[in-house]
Amino acid sequence: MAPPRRPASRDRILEAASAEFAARGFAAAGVDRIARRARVNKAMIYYHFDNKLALYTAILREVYLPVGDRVVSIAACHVSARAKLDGVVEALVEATGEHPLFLPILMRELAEGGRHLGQDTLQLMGRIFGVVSGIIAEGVDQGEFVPMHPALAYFSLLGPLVMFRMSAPVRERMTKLGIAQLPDVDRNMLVNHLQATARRMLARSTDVD
Amino acid sequence: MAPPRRPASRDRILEAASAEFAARGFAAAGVDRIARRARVNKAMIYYHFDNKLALYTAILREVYLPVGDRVVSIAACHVSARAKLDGVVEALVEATGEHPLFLPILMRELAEGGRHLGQDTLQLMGRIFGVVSGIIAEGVDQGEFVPMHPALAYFSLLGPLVMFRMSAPVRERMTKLGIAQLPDVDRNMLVNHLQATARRMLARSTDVD
DNA sequence: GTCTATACTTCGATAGAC
DNA sequence: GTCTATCGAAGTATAGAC
Repeated sequence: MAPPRRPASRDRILEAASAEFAARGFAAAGVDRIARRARVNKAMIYYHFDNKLALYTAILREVYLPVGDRVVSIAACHVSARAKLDGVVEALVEATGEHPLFLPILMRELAEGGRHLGQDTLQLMGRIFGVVSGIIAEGVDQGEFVPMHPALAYFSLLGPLVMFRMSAPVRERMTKLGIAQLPDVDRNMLVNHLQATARRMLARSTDVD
Repeated sequence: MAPPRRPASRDRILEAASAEFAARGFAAAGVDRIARRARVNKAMIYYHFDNKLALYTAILREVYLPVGDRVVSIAACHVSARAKLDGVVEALVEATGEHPLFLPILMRELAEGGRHLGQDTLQLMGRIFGVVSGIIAEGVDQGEFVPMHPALAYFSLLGPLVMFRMSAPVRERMTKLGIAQLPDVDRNMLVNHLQATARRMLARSTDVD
């Protein structure tokens, strides 16, 4: 079965628009600039998409949908809650590594209160949050995890990853200027650190509190 | 002694500009809009500041300077590294609560790689990072903390706070739409959670790894 | 599907009167 | 210190030919 015919120009527009929205934000992103980057005429964009907001929404959907699917499939495994959480963390590291433009877009969106998020996009975001909350609740039921506010837990998982990735260019400049000396961090170090931090945060008991 | 005379219009501009940069980002922020918000003529802005970037830099300085001072004074206390870290966490919760416009501005700035950060601003940011790293190193020396990459540790402290605060409007919309049911989190819950998570992350030994 | 041309708006920044 | 008026560039979006 042949896949549905999707014109190459549409994909080029989506890619160019991701870069533009990531680099400059929704309001400052230029349809002209997107067109130039995609090697397409500006009118072409308005042929494929209703307006700038519809284009933006399409981009978010194309990232959230597959990541959500991946997380759902991890949660369906027959393993401990702890192992599921490790899997989710690794999947998020992977996803943010594969789509480096996504975090900048997301953080800008949060910065303006999610003004450009439609109800459908919120559902997509909420699904991932719901899966992670479910894994934690499962761990609590099985005596593995300590009960915890779902939003605090979720953003304590995500926050370190997001901030570390987003700060990369600034860290690099600081290192070059001699303001800080920072050893490199490879993917495995990052995954291990995030997994260990999450496990410690949720552990039922420790000797430090 | 009388404080140095600073015209009221300059402060109104700084305040209005913070709101505008937070809500729309640097490139999309309008000098016209800032002027309207500050109840000042646009030419007034160019009288007080060289250009849009100089205005932006002034705003960042006015936040980073006092927060940096506060963190430095906490690090100078004669208490354990653990207590210092608790103090820093509380100070950061306090600062982000007092200046709700600061995090949006910072996150947008990181999203574009710190393009608008001059060397002086980087120094201001690096000072806070350096102080926290110093506290952690001190804790390691005293056998309280486990050694850890400074950037991973720092952003694991900051990340949860940043993400939790930034996501507030989206969480609220999700709750209203029934996508998630999230109990309220007051300041003390937030501080306690962040302190406990930091302590667990840095604890020399636990039974979960 | 792809183009040119253009209508209309808003932008950052400046000149110059008071 | 504060204003009006304005310039030139760039913005979103559309009309209409091919």
